[in-house]
Amino acid sequence: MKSVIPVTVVDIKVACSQCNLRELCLPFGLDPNEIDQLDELVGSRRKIKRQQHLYRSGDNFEAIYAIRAGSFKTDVILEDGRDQVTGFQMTGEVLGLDGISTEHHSCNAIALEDSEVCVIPFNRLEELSREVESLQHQFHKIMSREIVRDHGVMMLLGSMRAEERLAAFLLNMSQRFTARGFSPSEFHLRMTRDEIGSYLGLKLETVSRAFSRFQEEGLVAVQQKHIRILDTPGLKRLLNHHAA
Amino acid sequence: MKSVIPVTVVDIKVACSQCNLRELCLPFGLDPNEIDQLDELVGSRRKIKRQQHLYRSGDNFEAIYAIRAGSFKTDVILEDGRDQVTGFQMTGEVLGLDGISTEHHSCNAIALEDSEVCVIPFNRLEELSREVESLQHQFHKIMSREIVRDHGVMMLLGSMRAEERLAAFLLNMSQRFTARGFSPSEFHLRMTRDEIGSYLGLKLETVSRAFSRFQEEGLVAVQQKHIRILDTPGLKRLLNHHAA
DNA sequence: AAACAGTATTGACGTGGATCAAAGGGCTCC
DNA sequence: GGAGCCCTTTGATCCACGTCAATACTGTTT
Repeated sequence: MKSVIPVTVVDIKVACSQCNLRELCLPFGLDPNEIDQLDELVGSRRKIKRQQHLYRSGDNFEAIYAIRAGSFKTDVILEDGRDQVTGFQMTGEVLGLDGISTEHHSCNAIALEDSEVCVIPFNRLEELSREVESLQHQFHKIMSREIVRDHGVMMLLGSMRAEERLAAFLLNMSQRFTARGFSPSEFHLRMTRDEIGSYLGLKLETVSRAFSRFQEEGLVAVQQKHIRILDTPGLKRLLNHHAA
Repeated sequence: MKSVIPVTVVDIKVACSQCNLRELCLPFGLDPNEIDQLDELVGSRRKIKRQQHLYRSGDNFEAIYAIRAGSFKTDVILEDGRDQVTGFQMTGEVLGLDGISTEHHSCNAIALEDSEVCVIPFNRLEELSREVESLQHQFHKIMSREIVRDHGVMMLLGSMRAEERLAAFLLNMSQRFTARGFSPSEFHLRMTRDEIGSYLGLKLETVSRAFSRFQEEGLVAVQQKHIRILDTPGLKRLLNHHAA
């Protein structure tokens, strides 16, 4: 898999103003002059290899991270060893917001593939967002969006059946790939069935069976991690027409 | 029930600086001078009767709300009618953060008893938090805390059994009552079994049975909505010693 | 004080997803 | 390019919780 990832030349500083993710990321809504100020703040970039931690639960919180390339999962681990994936993050999305509240991270962030993040020192971000109104507002929107997303996951975990959960997951992935200029109907999942299951509150076998069922019904074509969505309206119908 | 709520004299302006909730609320960490500035911003107070909405999903977002008296639930409703309680909020906690991301609220906030909130116009809050560093930071902490809380709920919904969920819920309520100067072991729940069930991803019958089981085992004394916790360590044991 | 409606408890039974188990396939790493 | 391991699929069985149903309680209304 490593060989599929195009090599990024780190030495060349890729400024926010040049970044093709700026419409999805923190710079959204800033004017060119403001983006330059943000650029100065984004001190460094960090490469994280597949399966490595960007941060761990308990680590001191110092920065938030914008994903420049690759993807991550976040998870929470209980004392007795049980763990739960709380989210999957793609390029342009921000990681680390959980750490603000206690100055320590409360979850783990792990790369699903070789990845790269922009490090945004948090005290400097607060400083700049006191000066730049649009940055302040965009940051608040990003935090709020995370809260809204979490509510959606609660809905999913609390009141949907297994196949509904998987349908919602696939539609969500499709929508996020689309926003990044990729195909809405064909994509490659970077996480395992076990990780999907953990996120959806299901066992990996149940996820696998649901995929098989979707395939039988002609909703998707599944080949391991390659997904082709054949019937988007069909998947949406699964979600809304709850036969209860 | 209405008659139990002490009458609050609205005409007397209760400033943040005088409010006994300030340690739990937005003013936390501000110096007296800064609190005065916050006071000017908190334009008005609003009384919400039991079962009434503070805001509805879809409403324009203009302000966040700090609970001065009473308590609320928030819920999300799907097109097909299914709904899910996403949280219960007590005095000093902040409502409405979900609205920042799209300028529209994405959930409903409903009073569980006759309640009162402080209305904090959001654009003015952003304005002031550009000037007052400690306010900015406290606000960010509050948003982050909500994200961390949501992750805990995901953990609960995704990987705990019914009795573990209820134990976690009771311990959480106990801890929050304690923080407000009430008894850690004896309190009155303002929500129904159905609402608890919705929050915990369980049916009301399952909640009721779990309560009965806890009672049989001497963990709690339950009398309708009156709860007396008899064995806190026992409840905690239920959570951590997962017999899987 | 009686009547009501909403809330709670408890029992009997059904089922969706978990668990246990085994085999096959595809990555990854050397 | 091959060996090993992790990941995935599929089947058989089990059980926790949901569903359906009946009864009882509590606080509110009149």
